Formats: sequence, structure tokens, C-alpha cells
Amino acid sequence: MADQDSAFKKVISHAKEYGYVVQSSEIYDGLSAVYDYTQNGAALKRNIREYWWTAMVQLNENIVGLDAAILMHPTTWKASGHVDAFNDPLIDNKDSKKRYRADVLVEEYVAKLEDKVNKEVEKAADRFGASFDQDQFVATNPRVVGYLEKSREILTRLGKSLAAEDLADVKALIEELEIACPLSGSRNWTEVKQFNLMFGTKIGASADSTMDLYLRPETAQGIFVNFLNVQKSGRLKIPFGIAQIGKAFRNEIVARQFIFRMREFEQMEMQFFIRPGTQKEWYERWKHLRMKWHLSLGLGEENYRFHDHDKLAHYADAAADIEFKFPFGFKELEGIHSRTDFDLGNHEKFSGKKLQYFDPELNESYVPYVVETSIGLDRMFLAILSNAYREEPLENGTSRVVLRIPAVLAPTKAAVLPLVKKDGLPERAQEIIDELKWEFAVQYDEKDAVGRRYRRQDAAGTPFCITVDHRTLEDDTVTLRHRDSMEQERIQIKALESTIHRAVDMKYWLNAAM
RNA sequence: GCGAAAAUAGCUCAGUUGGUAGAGCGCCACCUUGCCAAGGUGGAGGUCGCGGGUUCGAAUCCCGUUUUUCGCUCCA
Repeated sequence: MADQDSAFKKVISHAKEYGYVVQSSEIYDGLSAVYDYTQNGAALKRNIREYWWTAMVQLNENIVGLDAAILMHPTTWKASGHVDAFNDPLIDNKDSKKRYRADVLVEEYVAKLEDKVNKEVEKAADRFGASFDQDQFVATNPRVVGYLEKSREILTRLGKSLAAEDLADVKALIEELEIACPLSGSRNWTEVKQFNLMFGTKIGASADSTMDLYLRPETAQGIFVNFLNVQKSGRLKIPFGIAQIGKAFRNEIVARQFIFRMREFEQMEMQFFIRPGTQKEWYERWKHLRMKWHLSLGLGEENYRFHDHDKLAHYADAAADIEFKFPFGFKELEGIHSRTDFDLGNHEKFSGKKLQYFDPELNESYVPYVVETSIGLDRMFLAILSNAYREEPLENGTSRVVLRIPAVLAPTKAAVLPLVKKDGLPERAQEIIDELKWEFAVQYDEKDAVGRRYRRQDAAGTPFCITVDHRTLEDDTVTLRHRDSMEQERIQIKALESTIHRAVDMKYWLNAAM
């Protein structure tokens, strides 16, 4: 475990030192669980995005793209269930360190009062036998009347406090009722806090015309509300998919583990619309296809596994995660969910608009079912980065740090290095760069001994180094040095483009996923 | 959010009972070497996370705060 921690820490500091990821607003002490991608990170992220988009949209005739706004009409989040499910008044017990929903604690207390009523009723029923009139007993017995009245009072007050968001009164109520932690019996409570996992904001410039909005907590709803716009304008026939890449925001209570769980993050989602009843088969198919996509990058089959959900979210009838072996263990990387007609159905209800598809084969209209694939771009980034980081012992007794990022995703594809910075070698190197830069992200470096420059490129994850020496000036050949094997070969300058292309072209990588 | 630990140069870390802030690597310039890092010379870079307090004097002791890590918790 300690090894895991230190390995993870090395990845994090390497990410900072080599221009991949830094904490947001670092000069102001940082902002918790928000990170910025610096030059190499921005490039890697962009390459991952493209790898996904190509696999989804470009290579599938029946999947199209979408770019919906982050801000959406607030009713969207009522329909999606987020307003209810993401909004809880929580309270912590300081002694047992357990967290409870404050309203549930009070409701449980009321339930106990009702138990007492039932017990009184049972006792009385035993005592009076056949002549017992339960309604009359409940209405007249002083003890029972007292319990019931108290229950009503408590629930009324709780309801009012919650509606007015008067959390101090909820706390006061818990204290007055002397509610104790069910585990420890302690009554040492923190303040009640409203945990709204959605970020709120406002639209409208003047105070009296504002409208409360949320930053979207998932990108999927932008797809659902546009379902008919896209289907009709694209003349799409079921089954078809809509794919989207975009930012989402969650005000996580605990956001940890570097970029694994962030407050602002990026999702790559595809919602696949299907005929009701076929969800099982499509769900299995997409599980299979998504796993193939992951495996195409060659991070190692042993680092992936499926995790099927037993406890399902409010919208799903089947759900599985693709988990990846991060430095801190197997964790969710991507979710595949059979969402049924929950989302479209609810949007129909809340908007009053029909969100149905006329199926010419069946000659009938229906609300399509949906199978979703949803992957966290930042998690994918972390999977690649942490998997790529290696400290390798070498034959000569030294060691090197290398980022074995799949070449197709590497931020820089090749570095061009003049063996010495004189005799016209830098100029020749620059000519090669001017040629290659139209095709690939390339870099120039002339500082320090060439061996050291190789190591520097290894640590940054660059798959190729091209070295220009005196012989280059005579016969137009260069040394091509490979990051992973450290092997070198002498090749013609005019062969560079095709050789590198063969190694970094998505076609060769993605073919394995199709 | 609770509990514990931590924060000193770009990175990894020293820093004695409280007495002028250090190393290695990295970075920059020049020289040298030239196909797998760590030659020479010179240089830049830190009000020791931030704010208070105690003290003649605080990186060091105390309080608060921010951020990070771990555990609990939560997770669509």
C-alpha cells in the first residue's frame, strides 16, 4: 500500500514537472479538486478525445455528434431526477464519525413514536378483547393522542424548515428531540448542511429578473432533450446513437485522488436509441465494443475488468462499469447503462412534448429505449498516464524514467536533434522539422549531450527521436531512435514520414477495436 | 464534512535546545565533449503555504486558516 502511494505520488509530480497537469490557481494556494492541463497534458487530452470521437462518430454511420450547452433549462434537472437525488440535508456525528441524512433521522424518530402507538393499540386490544374499538381508542387514549400529536408537530416543523431551507432549525429539532446516533448513542452533532451536488448559478443581469440555473452534472441530458432535433434533421433510423464530449460539474463532498474525481470534469458519452425490448442485446454489444476500444490501446488486458451493478441507479435496468487498475486499485473508468425510456419518458412528462419515434417497420410510434456508454476523459487520461510511467533499470547499471504513452496518443510524436549545434546540423534539423510539422507534432532540442536529450524525450513520452549528424549532410539519412526499445536505425529522411505515420496513425490502432 | 498527518528553490528533501535559509537534481549563459543522463565556469530562483500570537529574535513554539495525503463517508 505504501508502495502504491509512493508510485502514485511519483506519477503526480512527474505530471507536473513534465508539463501535463498542475493544480488550478496554484499561485493562490490552489482550488480543491480542480486541475489544469498544461502543454503536454492538453495535447494528450485532445488526442484521447479524437481517438474516442473517431471510433464513435467517424467510424459508425449511425452515430452522430452533438455539442450541447452546459447551461440548460432548470426543469431538465427535475425531469432527470437530479434535483431530488442530488439534494440532501446531511449531518455528521462527531463521535462515531458517521454521516446521516438529517431528515431521515427525524423521520426515524417519528417512526418510533408510531411504533409506540401501535404497541398501545395492541395492549388495549388484548385487554378489551372483542369489544375493542380501535378508532375510538386512538382518538381518545391520552397517551396515544399525545404521541400522534407530537408526530404531527415534528413532521410539520421538519417540512416547514426544509422548505424554507432553515437548516439551523433542523439541527435544533434534532437536539430538542435528543436524537442520538444509532451506532454510538452520541448526541454530539455537527451543523446540518445542505449538500447540493449540482453547482448553482444565475442567468439574467438584474436581480429581479434572474433565474436559478445549474451547471450540468452530466452531459447526457443535452442529448436527450435534442433527441428529436437530431433524429429528424439527420433522418436517422433506430437504432442510432448521439455522441457528445463536454464538461460536467459536480460539487463533490469528497473529491480526491488527483484528477480521478474532480469538481469540473469532462465526459465522453454516447446515447444509443433502440427499440424497446432489445435493450439486453444492445447493452451486451456495447459492453463488448467498449472493452475492445480500451484494449486497442495496449495498456494490458489484465488491467481491465467488468463490474456489474447489483444496486441500480434510479434510471437503469442494467449497468456495468469498465474498471481500470489505477495506482490506487481497480476503479470505475467507464459506465455502460441500460437507461430504458426513463429519461425520454420523463422529458415527455415535464415538457408536455412528444419524444417518440415512428418505426416504419413496426408501423407504430414509441419512446425509444437507451443504452448509454459514458467515459470520464480525465479518468482515461489518468489511466494512460499512470500506466505509462515506468522507472526502468538499464543494462549499463543506470536507470531511466519513461512514459510509454501509446504512440497514437503521445503529445509529441518526434523530436529532431542535431548531434552538435554547429557545422550546419541545426539548420538541417530545422528543415526536417519544417517538413514534418505539417503531419505530426514535432519538437526541436539542441541542448546537452544527445544521450541526455533522448532521456528527456523518454520522460516526456515522445515515441521517436530523429538525430541529424554529419553523415546526414552527405547522404540524407538520419538516426531514428525508438522510445520503448531504445533501438536505433539509419533511415532516409524521405522515409521518415511514412515510418512515423505507420506508428502513430489511428487507423492501425483502432482497427483492433472494430 | 469529521479524524490524523503534512506543506522549506521547478522536483526530491535536509535544517541542531528558537539566533542571518541549505544540498542534490533541474533551469539559464558561455566553453568542452559528441549516439543513450549527471565535464568546466558563471548565473537566476525561496519574505520557509497564508494570517495572527509568544519572544530581543520564529522555518522551528502556540492559535487560526488554505491546500494536499490517508482513513471514515458519499458516488448517477
